[in-house]
Amino acid sequence: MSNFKSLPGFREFYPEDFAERRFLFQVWRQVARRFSFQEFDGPVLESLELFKAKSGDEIESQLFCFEDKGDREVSLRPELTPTLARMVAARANSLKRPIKWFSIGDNFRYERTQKGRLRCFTQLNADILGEAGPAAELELISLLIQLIQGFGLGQDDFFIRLSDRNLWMLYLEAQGFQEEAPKILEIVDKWERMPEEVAREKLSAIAGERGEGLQASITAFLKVGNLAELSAAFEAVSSGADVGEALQARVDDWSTLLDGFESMGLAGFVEMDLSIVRGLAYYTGFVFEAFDRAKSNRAIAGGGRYNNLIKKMGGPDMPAVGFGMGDVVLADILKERGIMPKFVDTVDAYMVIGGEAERAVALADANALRQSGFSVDYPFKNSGFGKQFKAASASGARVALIYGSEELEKGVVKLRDLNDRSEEDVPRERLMLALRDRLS
RNA sequence: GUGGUUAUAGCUCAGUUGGUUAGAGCACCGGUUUGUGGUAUCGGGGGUCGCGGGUUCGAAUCCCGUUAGCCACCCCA
Repeated sequence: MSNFKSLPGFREFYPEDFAERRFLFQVWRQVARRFSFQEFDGPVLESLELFKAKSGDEIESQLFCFEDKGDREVSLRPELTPTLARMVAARANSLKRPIKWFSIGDNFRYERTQKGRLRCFTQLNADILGEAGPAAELELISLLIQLIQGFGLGQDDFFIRLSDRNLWMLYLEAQGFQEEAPKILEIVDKWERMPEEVAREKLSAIAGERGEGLQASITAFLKVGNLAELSAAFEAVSSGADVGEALQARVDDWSTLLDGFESMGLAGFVEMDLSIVRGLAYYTGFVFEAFDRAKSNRAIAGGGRYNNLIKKMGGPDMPAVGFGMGDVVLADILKERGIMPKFVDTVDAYMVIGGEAERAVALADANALRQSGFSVDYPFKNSGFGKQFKAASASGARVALIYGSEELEKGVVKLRDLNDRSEEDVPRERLMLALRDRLS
C-alpha cells in the first residue's frame, strides 16, 4: 500500500464512482439545455482579492489560498459567482439579455469536513442576469425544480422554501428599524438554533426596550405562509414608517411569481417560508432553498437575487438572480432512496476468439466496427470459450461475436445474443448491418 | 476552531483474560472440462494490524501521542 494519501476532503473517483458523477452531470446538462441556459466556465484559481471584494476579509480563513511564485495572493475558487460577475461585467454591453448561463465545476473551501461537506465539491451554478422582475425567479426556480425532478424525485420528496429579504426589510422598516435591519436579519437567520432568551438579549441590545416587542413581531412574521397572512402581519405592526406603496409593489411581485408556479403546475413544490433569509447580506430580494422533505440532509440547493453584486464587482448596474446546487448532498439523497442507477460501462459487442488464425480476422473486424462507431472489446490472451463467455457477460455486451475455426472456414461470424441466447451465422461482409439490427 | 467516535486485505468484518507463522466471505488472478456466460470445484497473490513512542519475556490486543475517516457544533458563498 502506498504511503501517499489523497488530501482531506478530496475525493477519488474510481470508474464506478465516476459513472455516478457522469450521470449527475448528464442530467444537469440536459435539463439546463431544455431551459435554454448556456454553459460557461472560468478559472479555478483567482486572485484572493476577487473573493475578498465580494465577501469581506473574514472569508480568507475558509479559502484554499496561498502565495504563488510571482508573489501573487491567489485562491482556489470557493464559488463561481464572483467570476461570473466579472465575466458578465466585462462584456455587459454586448451580451444579449436576459443572460441565462450555467456552469458545472469544482469549488474549494478550506473547512473541516463532515456529512455533505467536503473541501472539494462540484457545483451546478445557474444564473439569470439582466432581468429585474419575478419572471427571472420563475424561470430559475422552475429550472431548479426540473433539475431535481430529472433524477426521479417528486413533490413528495423535495420542495422549495421561498422567502424574501425585501419583505423583511419592509417589515422592519414599518416598525422603525430601518438601519438595524441587517443586524436583525443575522439574528433571524439563526432563529431556530437560538434559545429564546439569547434572541431576546440580542434584540434588546439592538432595539433597547422595544426588543421584546420586536421578538414577538418576528415570531409572528415567521409563521406567515401566504399572502393573506402577510398583509395581516403588516397591519399588526404599522407603527413605524409608511411602507404601504412599496409593500403593494412587492406583494404584486409575489403574486406574479406564485401565479407563474400555478400556471406551470409547480405550485405543489413551492412553499412560502420567511425563515429563510440566508446569511449573506448581498442578497437583495427573493431567496430560496431546496430541501429534502425528510429534512435529514443539508439543503440541496440555495440561491437568491443579488442585484448589487455586478456593480460592486466593477460592472454596470445589472439585476441578477442565481443558485448553486452541490453534487454531494444530491448524490447522498439519491443513494439513500436507492434511485442512483447502477452503472456498468458496457460495450456493444464482445469477441470470442478461437485461436491465432481467428484472432487476425477478429482484429480486422474489431477495428472496422470501432471506426463505424460500435464499442467492441475482446480478450488479449487466448483462452477457453467458457472463460471468454464469462468475460463477455461481465463486459455487459449485448452480443458476443464468435470467431471460431468453423466460422472462419465458412466465412461467417456467429452472432450470439447474450440476452435471449439466440445465435445466427452472419457473413462477415454483412456483420455491421446485422449488429446494428441486433442492437436496435 | 470545539467536542464525540472509529482505524485489521481492494470491500464487509472475525481475532479469546496480552501468547507461536493474523483469519473468513466477497472481489481479483490462475487451473479443472481442448466450442458456449450470472450461482460448480481446486489453487494463488495480497496485510510492518493507520503512524510513532511506551509498558512487557512477548502487543492487533494495555497506555500516551499523532494522523486520517465518520458524526455534531461553528460556518455555509
